[in-house]
Amino acid sequence: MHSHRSIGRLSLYRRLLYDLAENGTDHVHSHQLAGLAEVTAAQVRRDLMAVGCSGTPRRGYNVQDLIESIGELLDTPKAQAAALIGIGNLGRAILAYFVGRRPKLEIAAAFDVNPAKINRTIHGCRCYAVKRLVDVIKRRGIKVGIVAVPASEAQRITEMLVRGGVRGIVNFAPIRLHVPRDVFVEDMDMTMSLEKVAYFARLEGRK
Amino acid sequence: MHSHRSIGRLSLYRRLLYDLAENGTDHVHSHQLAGLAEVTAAQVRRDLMAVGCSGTPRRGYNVQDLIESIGELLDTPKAQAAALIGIGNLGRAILAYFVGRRPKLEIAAAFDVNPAKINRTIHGCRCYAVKRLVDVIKRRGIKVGIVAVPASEAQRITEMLVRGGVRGIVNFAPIRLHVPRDVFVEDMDMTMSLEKVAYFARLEGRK
DNA sequence: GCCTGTGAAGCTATTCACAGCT
DNA sequence: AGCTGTGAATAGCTTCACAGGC
Repeated sequence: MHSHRSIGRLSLYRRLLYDLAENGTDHVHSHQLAGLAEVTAAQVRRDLMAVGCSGTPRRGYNVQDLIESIGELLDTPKAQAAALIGIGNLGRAILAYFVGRRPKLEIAAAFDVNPAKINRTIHGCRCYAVKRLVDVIKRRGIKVGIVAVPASEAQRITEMLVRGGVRGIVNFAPIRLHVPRDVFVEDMDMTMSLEKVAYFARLEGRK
Repeated sequence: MHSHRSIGRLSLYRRLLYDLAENGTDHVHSHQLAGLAEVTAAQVRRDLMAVGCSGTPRRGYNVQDLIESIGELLDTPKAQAAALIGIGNLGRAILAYFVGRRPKLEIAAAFDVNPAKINRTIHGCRCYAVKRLVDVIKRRGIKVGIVAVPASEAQRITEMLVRGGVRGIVNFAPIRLHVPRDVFVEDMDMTMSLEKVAYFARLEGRK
């Protein structure tokens, strides 16, 4: 029903809608949202159709209604917890980034092998030893993992996450993780992105 | 000719091939590379066809030849320089991540508004004040920018990058940048990824 | 026999274009 | 008059399937 891509865009629309709501906007047209999101108006309308939220011709879509409808789709009824593995430079950046950002989705536990980081609290997040990973996420029912460890460790950590019952992973390691087919992986591969951008940056004046 | 997606995969294949070469592997079959990259063998063959590198039935592809052919496509003859804007948690993580990683593609200059960070050298990278951004990237001919500033600053920084002649941007800010059509933007939107993973993580046992 | 290279088929995602509403 | 909702058309990407080579 909801495609990979459209879910991503809905997440984006919601953030744009929060901004609009803050500025006191109460209605928005598909072409306005499209402009903000850098997609076409038809795309916006199709995506919004999928959340079962309809606008009125002339006035457009009600901002609050949209936020609520998208929330019903993207959010769980009660808050969802994620585990972060790897509290290096990148891990700390991710923690700082998400702390208090989404009420329905928070990083509830962090893991590292470095004893100096264990049993501390960073950005309000409790840190554990990696060897307790499987136990802790099982006990706390954590279903989402964020892998921010070096490439050499990433597959081993992934297997621990899967053993602990995780069903979705955001992967920052520059390799492809091997997981059972029912575990969803989203890669955030900086190396790939930078090389891709470098490639397209030198293909002059097209498109 | 070369699609957005296939360029990304070629970057991945190359890294996998480096690993294979290090382990002394000299030939590889499409299905082996496919297994490592988590794609189909047909996909690998099609991508490799695009770089004009052919394998031999029975023995597969020569690892060194492939690395070289992919390099000819992805790399510029002389090294390409990138500018990083924002030396916070995330910026430092990105610097640490790329330092000395790719010989043909390096972060050559970093920018921040915080005076404490200016005129220092972090991970071998010179730091400048943001107000010098346009000048410095123009003078040094930098064509790739990495945006790692807060969302509220990202569009302003982007406009400076474009004014400075940048043609490709990796964007870590959780908004969509507005750029002229001939500037390529790759979004690394952590919020989107995490929400997407959280969504698919709770759709049990499918696919 | 097993692998590559590739035309053709199949799928998925996006855009077009217009009927219907206000 | 201008916007939404949506069937139909298009474009883009992936897989199938098999001919050709070793």
